[in-house]
Amino acid sequence: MPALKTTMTAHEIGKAIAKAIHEHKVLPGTKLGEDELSEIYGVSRTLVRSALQGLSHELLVDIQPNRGAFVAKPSLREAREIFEARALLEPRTARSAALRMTQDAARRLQIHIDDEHKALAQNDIGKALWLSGVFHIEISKLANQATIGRFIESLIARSSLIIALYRKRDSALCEKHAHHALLEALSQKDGARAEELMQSHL
Amino acid sequence: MPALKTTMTAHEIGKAIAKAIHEHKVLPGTKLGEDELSEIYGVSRTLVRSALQGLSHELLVDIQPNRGAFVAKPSLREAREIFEARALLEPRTARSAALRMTQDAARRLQIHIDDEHKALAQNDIGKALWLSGVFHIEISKLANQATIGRFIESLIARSSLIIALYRKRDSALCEKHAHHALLEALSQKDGARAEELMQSHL
DNA sequence: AATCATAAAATTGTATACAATCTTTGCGGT
DNA sequence: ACCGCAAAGATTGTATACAATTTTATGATT
Repeated sequence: MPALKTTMTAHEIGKAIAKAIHEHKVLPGTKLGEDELSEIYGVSRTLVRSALQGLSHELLVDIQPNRGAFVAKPSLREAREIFEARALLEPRTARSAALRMTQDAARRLQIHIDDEHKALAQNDIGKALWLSGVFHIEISKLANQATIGRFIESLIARSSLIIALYRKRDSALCEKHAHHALLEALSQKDGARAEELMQSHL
Repeated sequence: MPALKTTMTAHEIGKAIAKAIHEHKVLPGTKLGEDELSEIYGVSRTLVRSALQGLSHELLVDIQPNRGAFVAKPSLREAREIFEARALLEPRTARSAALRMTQDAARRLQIHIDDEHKALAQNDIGKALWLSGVFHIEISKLANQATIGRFIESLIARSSLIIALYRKRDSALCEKHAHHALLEALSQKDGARAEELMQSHL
């Protein structure tokens, strides 16, 4: 755990709330009361509001005027759009990432895969699901295209919500090898194969 | 001009500031002081801060801790990324838009083109440039893909900054016919041609 | 005159106080 | 019992007050 600082910044609070959402600690539709959060994080409502507004910009929470903030509940239509967008952006990004691959990056990605397996072993499905998302984000960062990378990050963040809402069964397990294969292709700087794997992965 | 309401919401203030940025009334790097803005819009700093934080999320303004908010100054690298991303997203979106084209939409787009010419006639280059951007945004909205549409909108908004920073000469005039041709292709529901025109346009 | 240290002013960051709005509760009528 | 309505309570929205930080101005020293 990180050292406890005297006070938290709005960004940190936002991150903390986002993490809770990603790990399915709070489910879509949950009300995020300002007083409640300000108590939890030991700050005034000012910072909580700032954090919530930030999250609403990322479409992770839905702020209803005069009614409060709720964990977003993407519609089926939005869900489809999000995965269409991912299918459009991520394969191409994986290809770029392959070309810029380094030893160090490969090691970092391997650690992510390990963490994911660890979480799965502890039956922490929520965390495993999110770490799986982080793996994708890391790849997009490697592509060295910050702009598209941010888009992908935002899409993956929302994917977390969609999985929480629409997942029928444990569809996470089948990805186990997919990520490993992807890492393989990336390590070999095989852009075409990385693109192809990502395409079928989504 | 819209009727003056007793008080403005944070969103409206953000929109107003964004408009000023888009129309090059305030140039990249300009400091946006909180007191200054709260005077202008007749609200407390609370709302101004909220608005500025929103704009910083869209990367239109850069908030430097304890130093204030400045109109963003995208680097050359960011500029390239933004136009690469547009080249990736917009042609495909134009194709989708063509398939969903209606009489009404065609009329609306024509009005936008007219407005653009009008602004140009009045030598209001800033406004013409922004209206040109709005034209692209309208097309992306027709595609009925809110997710990607938002990405495109954000990219176009930032393009405004890039033009303000890096434009050498009047490169806007050459677009005059491009938009007309694009509208033509869309009206005929010729997706392939719309995609192609958009591709070369960017 | 130039430079650094220091103090004053201005600006941003955070918390609190008050206003506006929504939600719940309890009562009276049908 | 079941609605409808009104008052109380709780929650969000906005403004103001105070704290922390940066910027500017001042003056002493070399």
